[in-house]
Amino acid sequence: MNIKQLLVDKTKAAFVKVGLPDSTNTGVTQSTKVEFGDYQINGAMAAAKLLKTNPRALAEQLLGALDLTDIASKVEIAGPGFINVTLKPEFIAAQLTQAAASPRLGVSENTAPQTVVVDYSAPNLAKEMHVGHLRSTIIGDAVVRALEFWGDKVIRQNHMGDWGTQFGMLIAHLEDKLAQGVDLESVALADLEDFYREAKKRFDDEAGFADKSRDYVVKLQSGDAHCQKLWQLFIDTSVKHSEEVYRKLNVTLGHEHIKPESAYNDMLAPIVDELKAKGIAVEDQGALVVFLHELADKEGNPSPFIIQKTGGGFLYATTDLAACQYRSHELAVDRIVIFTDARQALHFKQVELVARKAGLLREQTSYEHAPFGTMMGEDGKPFKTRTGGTVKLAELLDEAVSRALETVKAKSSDLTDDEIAEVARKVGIGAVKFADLSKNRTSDYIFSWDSMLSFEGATAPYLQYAYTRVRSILRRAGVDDSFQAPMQLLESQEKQLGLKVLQFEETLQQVMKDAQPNLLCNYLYELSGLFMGFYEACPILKDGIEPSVRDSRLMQSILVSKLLAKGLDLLGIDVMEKM
RNA sequence: GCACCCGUAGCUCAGCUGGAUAGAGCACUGCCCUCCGGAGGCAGGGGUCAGAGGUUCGAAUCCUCUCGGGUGCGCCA
Repeated sequence: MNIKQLLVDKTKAAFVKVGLPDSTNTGVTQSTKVEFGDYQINGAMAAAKLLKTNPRALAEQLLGALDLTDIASKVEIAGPGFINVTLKPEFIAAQLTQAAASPRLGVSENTAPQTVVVDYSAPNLAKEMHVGHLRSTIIGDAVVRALEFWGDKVIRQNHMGDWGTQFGMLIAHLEDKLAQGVDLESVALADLEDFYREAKKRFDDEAGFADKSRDYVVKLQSGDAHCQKLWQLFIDTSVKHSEEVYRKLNVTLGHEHIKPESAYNDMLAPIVDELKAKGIAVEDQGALVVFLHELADKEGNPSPFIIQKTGGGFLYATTDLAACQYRSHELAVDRIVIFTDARQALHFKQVELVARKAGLLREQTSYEHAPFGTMMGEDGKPFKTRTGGTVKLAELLDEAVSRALETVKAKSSDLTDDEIAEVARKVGIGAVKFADLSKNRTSDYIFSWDSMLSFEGATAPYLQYAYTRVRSILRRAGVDDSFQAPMQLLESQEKQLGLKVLQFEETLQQVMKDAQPNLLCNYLYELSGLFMGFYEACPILKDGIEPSVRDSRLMQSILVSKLLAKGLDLLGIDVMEKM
């Protein structure tokens, strides 16, 4: 059930009745304050401005044309022309009853499913995954889960960096190691980070090594069998490492979703030729460049976008263009969403412009870069280890779990050691993910163990705790999820909670549209808060509660528990029966 | 130099297509355990929404400028 959409439709009908065009913005939103009812219609004031009439008078007219019988118990005009709508408790109760019986928790059917490529995680296989990969991985995964729950067809693409310049360096170093008789698995690739550092040091310091590295890149990219074999060993090991991290993180990315840079290799030369033939790209200082006048500065200097290096090498720009063609034409998707660092914003703007010019992106394919900010340490500078190194993601997650273990041990009484370990895993990983997902995607955020693991306020453990509390009531009542009873909303807390339950779909839509899981985090936190209030004010199993009231409240509790579990699941966070 | 992002309570952050008296959490102060799980609830103090103009019935939100912070800008990804 999408109440907002229902009100938008009703309001639109009323607008048309009073002679306004169908396209008029209705301005329907959830009310900002309880005194203003449940929803407010703000469109009358803007419409009055266009018509140059009195907003209050227009609101009166609209009120006459607006048919909210069976939906609203009160519709009134306030201030300069707000229309405040208070919903009938019976209407909310009826919708809740439907939601309780629905496997989609009341979310309406997706009548126009889209096909969407979601490009996320994309670690560089030359190195171990570090904290910089966390955001792309979990934000992308949350959006993917939301889209799939809604019913869109999602094609996950893990655009792994396996083809860049550093690989020449790594292969050269690996070859030397092997020549020294070093065992591949146990030494050379045991720690990707160390290996990369050694190779980089040689690249910077050792005479001749840099040239050798560059030769290896060319050999690799031109299909030299020996190079490819070494490269493959490297890739396999690195992929295995990434997949371990995905398992730890509870992320849905699997082997089948890997679509690395090298996959586009054969498409690069033809695309470059085509751009050149069409005159979109021109030679400049030895390189092949597209000059973008759309992104010119004040003096009219166009923004340059290099698609082929001097000497013929391709760049990530070329690969991204190829990805456009593959996704928009071969996969024929409606939408492409790419989760990367905000620093690449200009790059993706350029890619889209060039791809559109060249027809690599069909008009009907939307191309969306979903940027995110940097994770900072508590000093406000990019998050590093004490010694200034990058923080490995696997180690960060292990620390989260071990920190959670301490707290869970201290707070839990009737759990076995195994159960405690399991709860700690879910709480620790959940805490890291929620702390990140709950922040606005586009801004930088400060990573703090203390605030995410204090388990108070807007944190994963708070939500997990709310869930266990509901489940505890249901256990005690001896009801399961199939329990059915008529709903009645007596107390204001019951109505507020019920309304929030029904607003899940509105939140879900916004999360998918803007690729912003933080809205779902906010929603779940508000839902939990309202449940806690309901729980305090509306006794369920206490003596003297009418059976019909108790049953209705049990229904409400079941819905909340399902919603919490589903909502957290969409964020990739597990719940547990006890903690 | 040019472009993009950001500046909201002591701290961390919300604030949706412009809406009514700018909201949470942490920290601080004071209440609530004859309880259905206190990892909780209730109440309170705390703000020049960086600053200045502008657009209008109405601006944290849109436009311009200034200050402050970050990032990017021809052969890395």
